[in-house]
Amino acid sequence: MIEVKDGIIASQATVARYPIYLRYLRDLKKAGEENVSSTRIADDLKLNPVQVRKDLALVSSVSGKPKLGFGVEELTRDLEQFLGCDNVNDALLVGAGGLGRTLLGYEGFKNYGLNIVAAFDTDPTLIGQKFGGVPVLPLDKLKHTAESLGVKLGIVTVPKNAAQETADLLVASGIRGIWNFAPTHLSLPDGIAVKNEDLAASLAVLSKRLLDALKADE
Amino acid sequence: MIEVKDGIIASQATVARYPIYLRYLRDLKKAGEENVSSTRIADDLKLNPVQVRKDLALVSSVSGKPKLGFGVEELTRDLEQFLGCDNVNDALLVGAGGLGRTLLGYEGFKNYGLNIVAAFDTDPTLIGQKFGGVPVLPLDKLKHTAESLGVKLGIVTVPKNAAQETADLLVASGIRGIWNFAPTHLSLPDGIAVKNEDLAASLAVLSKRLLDALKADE
DNA sequence: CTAATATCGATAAACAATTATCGATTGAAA
DNA sequence: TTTCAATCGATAATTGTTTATCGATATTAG
Repeated sequence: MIEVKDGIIASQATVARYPIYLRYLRDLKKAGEENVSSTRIADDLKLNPVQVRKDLALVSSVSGKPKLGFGVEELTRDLEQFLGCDNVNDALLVGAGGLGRTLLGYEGFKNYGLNIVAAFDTDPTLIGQKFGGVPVLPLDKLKHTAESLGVKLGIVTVPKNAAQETADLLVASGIRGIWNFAPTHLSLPDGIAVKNEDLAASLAVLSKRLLDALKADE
Repeated sequence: MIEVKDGIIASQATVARYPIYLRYLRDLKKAGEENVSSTRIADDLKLNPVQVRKDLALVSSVSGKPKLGFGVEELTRDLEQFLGCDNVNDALLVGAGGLGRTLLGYEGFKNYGLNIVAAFDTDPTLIGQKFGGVPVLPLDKLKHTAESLGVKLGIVTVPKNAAQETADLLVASGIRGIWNFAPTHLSLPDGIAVKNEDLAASLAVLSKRLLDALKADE
């Protein structure tokens, strides 16, 4: 459970839906739509309309009108505010290998309030280079950088065997949230928020569902 | 809900935990451990021991022994079998940009039964090259390749605005499962399994949790 | 050999998430 | 103006997931 505001709490699954709503609403706005009903959102996003209304009611004061639906403009604004797209989150990235550089080059983060201020690596051939405008610094500068900038979020894109020590270093540098792309489980003290980006888990879910879908043919 | 075998079904969340167990057990085996208790697994992975036992009982016939726990070897074998690490899943990848190439170069997939047989792109400078041993072919070869090899799984790593048409092409080529890395929602017919790898959603969850953690300090 | 204890598996309870139902309200059409 | 249909918000029912409890069992220590 995650607190969203004023003691209101939402599940992790719910929170994960908000960026999806936001993306959808931004597209609608671009298409010139002014209103949208929960029914339509649910249809397009393959969700339940009641769930959509509940989700939206949690984070927005916008009240839908019968027969019309919700105002796209206001809803977008509330979602953006909730997701903190305005008050940007600074982050550090450790591991400027393939995946790290891909993330550094991903423009999309800006739309969701993430700002990677520096990357770190041990490879001397990478240090000094810039990717997506972000400089790669030597690993021993991490602690100082994190502390002086007050960065609280770290992204781990190092190989598996370096992941735990990287995480430890981040924690020792005052980082409180870790986005882990390394395929391993991190042991961390309480009070550190971790999100594992686990491709193996995703793949497992997909391939089991695929199996189901193929079975249904028979 | 996902059917796992013989009418036994498990939730998506449960299925997503299996690769985590597997990774953990493989590490244990490498460390020379022969037995492990549900209690210990739960401690290390921050789960509930009862949940661990339930999860394992669903996919494994291995029976744990009081005071000793489960045999690491047998449990690993059962998990591998369940996850289909032996009967490999062939896949096609569309979009050999930064993220696509990162995935092509990711060795880890082999450990989880994924085998990317070909990549496709429209960029003539990429066509003919190989990344991670996988050749990049022109997009108009996709349908023929998919059909002749009988591939059922497609990975979408194209830019947002090309994602829907890519997905349509995949479906038209007989693909039944899509792993979508493009930051957009795909409209697809029933019977197609989709897994969205949504970085924005992950980020939202993490940054809300981070906020909670920071609030708890005050 | 016996007692103590860690662990198991099964069942039950608590908790959380999703979906269905219903009266009220609004805008559009007859 | 009156009726109709779409939609809302709230509440209730359902479903699913996680956690707690309990008797049984096997290993270890005395």
